[in-house]
Amino acid sequence: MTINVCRLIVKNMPNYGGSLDRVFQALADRTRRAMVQRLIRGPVPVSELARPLEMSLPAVMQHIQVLEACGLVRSEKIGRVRTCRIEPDVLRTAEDWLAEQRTSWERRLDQLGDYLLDDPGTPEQGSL
Amino acid sequence: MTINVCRLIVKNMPNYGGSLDRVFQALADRTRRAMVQRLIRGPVPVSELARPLEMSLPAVMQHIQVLEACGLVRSEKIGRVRTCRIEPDVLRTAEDWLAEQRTSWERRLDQLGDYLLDDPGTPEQGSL
DNA sequence: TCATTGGTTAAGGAAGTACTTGACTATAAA
DNA sequence: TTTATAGTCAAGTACTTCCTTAACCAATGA
Repeated sequence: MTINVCRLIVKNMPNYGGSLDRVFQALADRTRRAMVQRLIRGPVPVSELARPLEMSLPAVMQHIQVLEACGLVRSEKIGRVRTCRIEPDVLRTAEDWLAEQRTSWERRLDQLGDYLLDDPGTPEQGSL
Repeated sequence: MTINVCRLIVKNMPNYGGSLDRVFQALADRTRRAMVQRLIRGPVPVSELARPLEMSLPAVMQHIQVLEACGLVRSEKIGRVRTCRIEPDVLRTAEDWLAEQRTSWERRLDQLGDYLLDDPGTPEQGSL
């Protein structure tokens, strides 16, 4: 019997694979987060992605490669311009992991609250 | 005028500071994510946190220091045992950033859908 | 008191990251 | 055809990360 919480299958949780390593690693960099934020608004050629960033083009390309390696971004070259677009599923993988931790935490708090309400003396009381 | 989405204030978004760097960096490591997952279930002394991990104690301590440095974990030493506990707010900071990106993405998709529905010929049609 | 347990400090090393510059290729525009 | 644009490749460097071992300290417990 499996329990579904939104898009999150609870039974046999893992399956995040080593990919979480790379996604969080990718998001751990200011520049790359800025790129993600830009790409969320729509596909962008490399040169425009580079414009607001104070670094060389090769550096920008390396960031893009990191984003592509973890599946956060896909890109396609047409003529001489390479256009990048975001892949929102992977973003959601990271969000799901965090949500999972939070819900575990909240569930535990609830159980703890119940326990503290039940146990110490005062056996029959209106809940709350 | 500000719009509130859950606990997420949309106007003047940033404010995540450089802390996101450190949080995502901390979560980019398998071992540290395992620690977080363990700590979600309740406070744990260092030695127990270390037990399932195949590495030296100093290594474990260094991971704990990373988690403390970004505010994900607090610890307190009583007698000779140091007990670690999770700090869920920081976890939520990361989750919020990701949720923000996802909602931006979804909003854009909606607008794009509306645009595609309105624009091409067929001006007055039942929506859908 | 002495040994054990639980943790800490310091130093070092292998591997990885985030850049750089310089040389190069392919497309597009003049 | 020439020149500019957009991107790519390679190599090198400073810095960081993740781990190790060895020596150490301070609270317990026998």
